[in-house]
Amino acid sequence: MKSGPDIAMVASLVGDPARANMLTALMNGRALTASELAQEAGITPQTASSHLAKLEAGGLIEPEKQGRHRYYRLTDDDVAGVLEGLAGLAARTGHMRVRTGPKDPALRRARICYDHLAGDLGVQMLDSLRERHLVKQKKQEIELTAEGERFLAKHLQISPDMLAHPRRPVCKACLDWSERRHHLAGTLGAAMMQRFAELKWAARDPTPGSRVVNFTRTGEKQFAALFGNGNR
Amino acid sequence: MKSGPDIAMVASLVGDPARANMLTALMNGRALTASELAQEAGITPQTASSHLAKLEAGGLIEPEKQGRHRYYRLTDDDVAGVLEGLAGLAARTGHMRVRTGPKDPALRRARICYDHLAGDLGVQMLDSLRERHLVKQKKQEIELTAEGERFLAKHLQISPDMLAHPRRPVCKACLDWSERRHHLAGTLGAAMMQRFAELKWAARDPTPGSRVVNFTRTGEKQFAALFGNGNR
DNA sequence: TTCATGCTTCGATGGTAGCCGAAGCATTGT
DNA sequence: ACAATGCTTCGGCTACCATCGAAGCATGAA
Repeated sequence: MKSGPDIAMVASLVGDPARANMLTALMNGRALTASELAQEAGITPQTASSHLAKLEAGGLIEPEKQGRHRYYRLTDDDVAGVLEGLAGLAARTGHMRVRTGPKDPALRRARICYDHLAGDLGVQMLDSLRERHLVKQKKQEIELTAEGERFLAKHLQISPDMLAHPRRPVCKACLDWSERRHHLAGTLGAAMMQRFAELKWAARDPTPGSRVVNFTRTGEKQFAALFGNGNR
Repeated sequence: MKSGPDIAMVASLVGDPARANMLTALMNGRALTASELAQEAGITPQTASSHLAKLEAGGLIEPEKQGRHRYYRLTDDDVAGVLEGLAGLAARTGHMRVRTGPKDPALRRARICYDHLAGDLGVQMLDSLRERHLVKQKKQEIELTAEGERFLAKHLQISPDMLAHPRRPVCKACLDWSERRHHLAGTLGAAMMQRFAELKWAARDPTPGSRVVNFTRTGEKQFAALFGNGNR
């Protein structure tokens, strides 16, 4: 008797308060771990696991494994758009919910992730590379373009043959824990970080065990000139 | 800990299959009675009543009383937009649902509603008047403009003083059961129907009890010339 | 290897909400 | 005034599903 998309199926996924809280937490575009989402929703990890499995089956979120963590993000901005729409409908009948912020701003701004740059600046760099078509990203896969090679040679004196490695990719997307978006890993990510250090643009914080990366004044300027918002 | 719109509240409304079927049935912009919606959802009237009350409380639908019927429509196209979005999300994960049509085409085309014209032509007439700014409609309220008065005097020899009545409005929106959209009621609606009969444009079907209105060939032409799609 | 952490599966429980029968109001027609 | 229709309210039943404790895997660290 009926045909057409089954909206009840997907709406009921959003209809549960716990799942709705998770989805709302993911609305900023960042990825969150299962535990974080559980906390966000105020439920135990096992319950959260069940919810996350359903959301994934419904195509609303996508998982990304990272070590023993499992990061989840909204599948795409179509999903975000629908959630936004639902929020709009809810708002006008008068039903409301903000988030709080963490700590250590320096660490969130720039830090070492193994051997490459992470944090706000790391994410910003990859964003810039991607939007200027110096790299092409499909999901997890990142590839350096011909323009990208020229750019690296010209501005950072990095040549393709410096990046070759038997068991490590040149480019790789790495999920950033503070920004919860991707930054650039792989041999290129490492080479660029190394170059930043050689050029005295940035240096790892001397405090033992610290992962903070401190940019110099000139380094900050140069970095912004190459990867700042102005170039986007 | 949380603030912002409570999307779960509204999503759960759509999340129930019965309610989702009702909402989907309303997606074509028409209004449907409670019983029809019950049938559409495959549930009894009492259950439907409960669902409709919830949808109304959630601001997704709005009722309109018409005699002993109670017509429901979607509140606005924001609601329709969100439903559309949900359908999009559902479609791409592969979950599907069409509607069937009723009977008696003559009755659906033109009929008497108390003393004024209803059916396809009735709705078409009000649409035309509204779009040419001969009347102004806000929700249920309809008002005749100065242009409208000139139009009526010129083409139908109807003057404002003919329309005055102590206990009845000049213009009124009346919900059409076949088109499920508004047609024109009130003293103006009655006067226009009367004029159509006097001009031999149309006459009530002679069959006892029939509400069908038959248009003559010339009447059809004249009507189309005044209120046809060409004027929109 | 052993331990710790993060996540998932299983099983049992409980609350919630959809559902319908019966009865009650409202409106219309005769 | 009476009957018929359309809708709503009430009460009780049932089924589903969110929730959590406990145990099982997987990954990474020591």
